[in-house]
Amino acid sequence: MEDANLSVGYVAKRTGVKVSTLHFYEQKGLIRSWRNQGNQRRYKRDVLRRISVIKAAQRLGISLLSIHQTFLGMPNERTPDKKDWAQLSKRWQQQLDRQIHSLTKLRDSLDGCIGCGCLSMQNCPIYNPDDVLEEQGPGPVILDRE
Amino acid sequence: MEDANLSVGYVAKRTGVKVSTLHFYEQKGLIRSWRNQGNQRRYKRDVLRRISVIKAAQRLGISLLSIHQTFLGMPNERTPDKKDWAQLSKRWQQQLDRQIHSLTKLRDSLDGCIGCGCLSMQNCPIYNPDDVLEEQGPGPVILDRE
DNA sequence: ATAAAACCTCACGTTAACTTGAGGTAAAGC
DNA sequence: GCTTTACCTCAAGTTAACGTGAGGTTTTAT
Repeated sequence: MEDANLSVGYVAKRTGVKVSTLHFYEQKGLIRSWRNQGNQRRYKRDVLRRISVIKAAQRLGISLLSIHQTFLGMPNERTPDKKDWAQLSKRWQQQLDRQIHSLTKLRDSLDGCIGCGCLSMQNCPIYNPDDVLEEQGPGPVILDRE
Repeated sequence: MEDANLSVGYVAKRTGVKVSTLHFYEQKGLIRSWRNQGNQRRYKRDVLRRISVIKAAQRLGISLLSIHQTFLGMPNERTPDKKDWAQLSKRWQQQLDRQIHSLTKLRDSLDGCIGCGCLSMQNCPIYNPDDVLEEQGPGPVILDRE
């Protein structure tokens, strides 16, 4: 009963993502389905959780690729349980911690940095940060969408 | 002397960005230049500061579009001074504050959220955050690049 | 004076995470 | 039984922020 076969439309409605997104996720190996007689996708109920985890992770800024990697470390056949998800939670939480730390340092540097005239390519602590952000590469971190 | 004409190659070397990036920024209206006899770009020295500010802002996760908007509010003809840059600094710092606040709430929600089994589309505080992140839209915030 | 380095424009390529559309099949409602 | 939804595949389009390469000109160095 719990593994009832859900249609793609139902899953889309329940999770708030588009059908095309589900196709896309499947193609990327993030979710799985089987087909019914008429070649239509059917899902196990745990796909809902899976998708919500994907969405949660995306909110944390984790890429689909990275999510996929993480999922690979999870039980492939067995439906993942609380403990499995909790591990992901912990991992991503640590990443958040680092992110917060970096941004805080950045904010504190910013205080007076541009204003004080130090903003040159050579020695500005913002342009040349010495903390975690460096390791993360020059990736964008969206703050606003004006 | 201070407004000496700098070549695109020099500016590229000094700022660490590629020549094509400077072309791109100019096309986007982020920087300006004039041409010499042979149709080659020349820059005022303050383009260096401008580019470092762009790069700093990008580290903060601000999009070029948003940077452009912000630049529009700056003195167009007069070379911007410390005070002008300091205003930008303040503005972006406030955005950082909000970002940090959001991430902190997110991290705290995450603590136990997935593990406790509440992660459903309807009531998970991560999937349905009630704070600033909501306003920011469903934008990615890159954490890692595995 | 000539070769090498720097510069120019313009068009197309790149990545992520999707969305849209065309052309056709299956399932559901009445 | 017929029509409307729902679903299928596959190709191509979208956005941001550039990078790449071709084909040609200008500057600089020797």
